[in-house]
This record gives sequence, C-alpha cells and structure tokens, in this order.
Amino acid sequence: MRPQFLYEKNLHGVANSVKRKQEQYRKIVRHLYYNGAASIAEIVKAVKISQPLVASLVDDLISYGMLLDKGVGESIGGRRPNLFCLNSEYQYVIGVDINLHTLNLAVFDLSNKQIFREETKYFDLENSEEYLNSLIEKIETMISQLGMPREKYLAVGISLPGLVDAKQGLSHTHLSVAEEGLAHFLSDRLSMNVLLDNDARTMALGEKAFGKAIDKENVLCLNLSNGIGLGMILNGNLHSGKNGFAGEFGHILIDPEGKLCDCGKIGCLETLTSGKILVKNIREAVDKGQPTLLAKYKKENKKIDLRAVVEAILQGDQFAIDQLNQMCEYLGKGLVTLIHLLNPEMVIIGGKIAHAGKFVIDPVTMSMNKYAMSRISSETELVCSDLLDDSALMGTMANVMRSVLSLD
Amino acid sequence: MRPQFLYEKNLHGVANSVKRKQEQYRKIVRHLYYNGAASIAEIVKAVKISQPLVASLVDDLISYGMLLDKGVGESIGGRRPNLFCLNSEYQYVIGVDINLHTLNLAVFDLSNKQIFREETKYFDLENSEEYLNSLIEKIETMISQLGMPREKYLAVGISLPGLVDAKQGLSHTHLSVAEEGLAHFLSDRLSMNVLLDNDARTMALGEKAFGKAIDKENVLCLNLSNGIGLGMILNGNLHSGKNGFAGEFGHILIDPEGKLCDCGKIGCLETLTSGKILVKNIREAVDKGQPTLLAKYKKENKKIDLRAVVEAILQGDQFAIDQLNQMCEYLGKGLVTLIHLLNPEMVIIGGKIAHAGKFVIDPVTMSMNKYAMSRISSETELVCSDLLDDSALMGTMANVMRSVLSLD
DNA sequence: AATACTTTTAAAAAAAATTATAAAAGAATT
DNA sequence: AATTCTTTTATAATTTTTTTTAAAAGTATT
Repeated sequence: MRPQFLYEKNLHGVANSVKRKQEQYRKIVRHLYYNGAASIAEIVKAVKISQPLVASLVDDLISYGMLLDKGVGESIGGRRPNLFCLNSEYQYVIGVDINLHTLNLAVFDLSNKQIFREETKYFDLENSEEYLNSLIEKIETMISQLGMPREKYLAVGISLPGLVDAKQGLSHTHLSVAEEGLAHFLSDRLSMNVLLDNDARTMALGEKAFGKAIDKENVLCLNLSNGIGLGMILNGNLHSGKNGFAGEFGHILIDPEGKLCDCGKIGCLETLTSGKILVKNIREAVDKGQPTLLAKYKKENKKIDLRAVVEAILQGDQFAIDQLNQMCEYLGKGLVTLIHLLNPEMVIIGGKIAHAGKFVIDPVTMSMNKYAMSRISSETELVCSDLLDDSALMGTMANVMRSVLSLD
Repeated sequence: MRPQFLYEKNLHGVANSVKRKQEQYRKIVRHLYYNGAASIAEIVKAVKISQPLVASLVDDLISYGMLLDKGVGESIGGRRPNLFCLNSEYQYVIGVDINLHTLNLAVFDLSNKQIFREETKYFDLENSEEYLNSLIEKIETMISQLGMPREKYLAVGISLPGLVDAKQGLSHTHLSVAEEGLAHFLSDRLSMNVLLDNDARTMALGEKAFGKAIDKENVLCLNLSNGIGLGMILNGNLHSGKNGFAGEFGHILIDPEGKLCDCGKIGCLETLTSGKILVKNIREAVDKGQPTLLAKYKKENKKIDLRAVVEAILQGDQFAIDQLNQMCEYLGKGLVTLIHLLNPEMVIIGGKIAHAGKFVIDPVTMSMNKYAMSRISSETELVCSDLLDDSALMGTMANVMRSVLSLD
C-alpha cells in the first residue's frame, strides 16, 4: 500500500480501517517533521499510540521510503535508542513568493532545506494571462532543471499580496483573471496541488514554524514594506476571518482629520505610515534640497527606493532616521489598538523595513509606551523578524506542511 | 465505576484504558448535550465510534443514571430508533452573573433550563472580603433552598466585569482581594469547581451556545452597557489572548484630539460612546431645559439612568434618539476597525443598549457603511442579541459545559 | 569487573474495537 | 395482505491495539 495521506485528505469510499491507519501514519510523520529525529519510545509518548503499534507503523513507513533509520542515538541511562527521521528527499515542496516587482522561487526538501533558490527582479505583478503564463514557465523551467519526476513534488505553496481567500484559493486583488480561481488554475496547469495565501499571513506562518513565533500561541506579524500587512496567529492558529480578509491593518482609522487613502476612506493608518509614504516624503525633501546621504541618488539621477532608505538609516543618516521615527509614532498608535484588542504575547516586524532593526523597534516601543495601557502592553514583546526577506517563502513551506500534516 | 469525567479532566495515575473510555463517554455526552436526543445510529455517525461499542457505552451511561432511554422515535423509512438523551436532572450548574450594581443567580439543569433564578438589585460590586462573604452567603442560601446535596452541582460558572484571567482564575479589576485568586478562593469556600470569565467573553459564549452565533465561526459580541466590552469568537473558539486581557475595545484610539479617558489615554472609544457618556450628556441637557420625555425624571427628582434612556428611545423620544445616533456614529467607526482586522461573519450587540434594537442597529450600520471598505463589511451581519440580559448568565452555563465536555 | 538499575525493543497474551452477519421492526410497494 | 426494502439493533467473528512480560543493551555504582 502506498501512503496516500500526504496527497489526499478525505479519501472517499475508502475503508475506515485504512483512514485510521493513515491518520496514525500522519501523526508519526507529523511528529518527526516538527521535532526531528526520534526514538520509538519518544514517538509513543508524543502520538499516544502503543509501542508495538508505533514500531510496526514505523517499519511500514521505512519500507515506503518515507522514513530513515538513523541508527543508535545517545542513551539517557539505559539501552541506546534507535533513531528515526523523515527521509528529507522523499518529497519536495515548491515555494513561490510573489511580490509586486519580484518573484522568489524555491524548492524545499522535507528538512526545510532550500535545494533550489531563485530571485527574479523586475517581475512585475499584473492581473493578466501573460503574467500567469510566465509564472508557470518559470516554475516549469525550474522543475526540468532539477530533473525530478512530478510525483516528487508534494505541493506548490504560494504567497501573494492583496486580498486572498485561502480556503477557496482565490486572489481578489492581483490575480483574479484565472476564472476557476487562481489555485485551481495553477493546479490544472502544473498538475500539482496548489496552496495559496496572502503574503502577511504566509509570513506569520513562516514565523510560527521557523522564526521567533515558535512555541508562541498569540503572535502578530507585521509586514512592513511599501504597504502594511498583518498576519495573526491566535490561539496557536492562523486567523483568516470569514472570507480570508482578516488583517487589513493598513486601513484602520488613525486620524479622522487625515489624508484621503487609496481605499476611499480618510485617515487610514497606511496614509501615515508605510514604506511608500516614507519614500515619498524623503524624495520630496531631497528635491527641496534636504541634506541627507540620500541626496546622492538625485545627483546620480537614480530613484530613491525603500531599500536605499533603509540602507541610509543603517548608516546613521539623521534625516532618514527622523522620518522613520515619525512614521513609527503612528505605527505604534495603530499597534496599540491591536494589542488592546488581541493581547498577543509577541509582535514581530517583518518586511523590508525590518532590516532597520532597532531603528524601528525603539521608536515603535516608545510610541506604544505612550499610547497603551501598560498592564496590557507590558505583556507584549516587540521584535524584528530574523527570517527577514525569507519569511514569506519559508511560510509557503510551512503552509503546505501544515495543510498536509494537520490532524482531522 | 462512577463516570468521573464530568469532574476531573486529567486524571492522574489512572490507566490509559480508563482515560480512553472516559473520552468515549465524553464524546457521547457531548453530542447529546449539544444536539439533543439521538439514536445509537446517529451517535455512531457523530462520534465516529462503532455501533456495538456505542451501544454498550450508552448502556453504561444509562446504568450510571446520566442518560435516559426516551423510547422509540420517528422512523425515517425503516425500524424505529430508540432515542437517548441526557438526564437533565443528573447534575446542575450554578450560574453567577456579577454586575456593578446587581447580582444574577441561576441554577441550570443539563437541558439548560433555569430551575432557579434570582436577581438582586443594589448588590454593589466592591473589592472587599465582605462582598465575597455576602456573595457566598447568597449562593449557600440558594443551595439550601433547593435542598440538593452538593455533589449534584457540577460547577459554578461566574461572569464578572473588568480584566479577568480565566486560565488562572484571577480577577484583576474588581475582586483581587482573594489572595489565592478568586476562583480558588470561591472553590475552597463553596467546595465546588469554579470557572471564571470576563462578562463580555461570557456573553460571547452565551451567544455562541444559545444565541445568534450558533454555528458561526467568527463572531464579535459587544457588551454595550455603561462601558463597552468585547468578546470574540475566532475560528470557532473564544479568544482570550495571552493573559485574558483581549477585548479592550473601549480603549482603542478613535479621536487623537479627544477627551481624557479614565485609563489615562486620550480619545479612547469609551470617551465618545458608552452608556455612561450617553446618560451624562442627557442629564446635562435636561438640566439645561432640553425638551424630552426624560425631563419628567427631573421633575420627580429621580435620577436618569441607562434603562430610562432606552425606554425613552423606544417611546420615540427625539432627543434621546439623536443622542444615541451620535454615539453610534463613533461606535461604527470603532467597529470598522474590528471588522477590517478580524473579518467576522457577524457582530452581535448585547448589553442594556441592545434593548433599543433597530435604534442602535440602524445608525451603527450607517456609520459602518460610511467608514468601512465595503468588500469586507458587506460580509458582516450586524444584529442585536436576543438573549439580552440573559446572555452573560447563559454564558456561564455554556462556559462550564464547554470546559467539562471539551475533547483533549 | 561484577552488580544493580535504566531504557529500549521484541514477542506473547489479553483486551478492545471493528467488521460482518443476522435478526428485528417498521415503511413502501404491489 | 403479502412482499420487498430500510433502518435499527444485537450477536458472532475477526481484526486491531494494548497490556504484559521478557530480553537486549546500555549506564551507574560498588
């Protein structure tokens, strides 16, 4: 019998006993994926199945090639255990991180190692058949480069900006051309399972699985790049809301007397604090002759972008730091609302601006102290992501594995 | 063997086989509690245990007196099924709804019927040993009135305002005198299991179990009385946050140029929209001679309270309605933030102000339409609670049963 | 180095749970 | 009214899983 469970969840018309066995396999594989190599005894404790049964299930999985016997491990005061681990080469996951102007592709093995990685610049996201075709071509090229048969790929995980309905596999904002829904479209064309989610939520999954949110139950992940995205881990699970629209943090009201936002409302957080605004303000000031390290871009006739700004900040550019500080004051205000509502244990800042490290953390912390009820906010840790630009891509892997290994 | 599972969850030093059996019992009881009488065949489908085993477990439960055989039911095209249901008199739950000025007590049977109900007015909440003593006395009097032995009571569920850490059983705001924590203190004194939660969250549990949130997964419940409370059902579960502080909706920033709030911050939602403010504004206007039905209170030298205001609104008092409308504009603004962040399928308004029905719903809806991104808000239904003043009390019952019948 | 104690694993025995089968009881159809 | 078809329930047979027991392979101590 082939272990189907990594492919299809609700096997229809299959005997109950088979389903039960697949669930047992899944528990074991799940434990080994999330906790690494383990002895039979350890697995027994973790999955709550008896030792003789676990032993026989592990034997099965080894015979399918899914698990490997790593030989004896360290003793903790008795007979040395035999350790077992996932065969990291049993299958692979394709990760696709779609950004407004770039595309990141990766192939992960089951130990989460990237065995392939490619960044394509100037791959501008647009809602067209052509974009989708070139995306598929990119993926197909990668597959043929790697030379492995299609069955070796467990699924394709995709991260993209905008409103995404993960349950239905729809992209509302950027790739709505695919009529059957983006996930189905790509699944048909690639002949693979496809899993979508919004970039901020994928980042949150990445942080929960591989970043600073490991072992935390209530964590907010901010994606601070040109816009502001929010991914929420609540009670240990990703929160998506009814339609997958949760996390529209950029459009909460901060200043009723403020500016008009793209969304039609006035005083949205995004009109006050976002990479876009930061860059815009700095460009305008540079045009007016503001002294700053960034002035050289004007001389060289190059455009100032967010990356340049962050670089200047890290070099200590006073003006850029001032601008960022101002932005962080507003961001802190917005965060306080989140913290009051959700009482998270940690807030992780990711996205391009996270590269500024303490230059973001410090002013945001100050702002939070000013605006928050201290009893609540003092329970919340504010940190920068250490996955940084990789978090969304890592998140696609986490999303696929979560989906495949989820129980019930 | 006595079915211990309704009392103790993590039975220590008990054989695995016993634990498993208790879990099976719990599944069956759970199904019957949440879905009412059922046949063996129905239970089999719901709990995914084989028919012979379910039959024998049901036999056991009947012999313990926990289940009743209701005799044959309606056929759906074959042999008539034997129906089984919970013995609603097997045990009882005590519900305690603590408010700032009143105390509601109830005893529920396992069919959620209130077999006892008592409302005590002028029972002012204060952080003192005396308050706790008179609370305990109230409960003890009720118990002796009902004349049932203490073992007949499954647990005491308590709802109270302010910051509550449900996991630890602590009341931070109002009843912190009990040093071991409120739950432990009461549990010792009453010799019963005690379960605490904040009033807004208890209301949310009530709505989820018995009100309009049944079968909904993402629902926000607003407790609009003198303050503003928020209880959130997210992904089907109550969200409490790291320390149980989640839901501080009253202290999110709405107007940076606004008034000072009790919490020390400026422009909190509660400074603009709360029963307290509404009453205060109306009192001031009446003192200045504003024509309104409520003016009679002044003549009669009685104080205008929230109940009176709502009554006037329902009688069509133009001034009171205007005042409420104004408040609802702000409330809508705040709600939009919630909806953008959490994408709920329903928002339920409860508390004293919910008695105003469409007089709250309509202006809040208008405000939401004005301030929200329609794609998101159009997915959210706004309704008034139909449990109204009972929702917190019903919520204590829901909380106890949820805790007792939760799986794993 | 010998002995006592641990932990891990394997195998046998026992128990638990499921599947398969049959019987009972009623509904629908001829 | 008799027959056929459903659904429910009881029983028997089989399978699955666990518990128990024992052996294997270590560590720690004397």
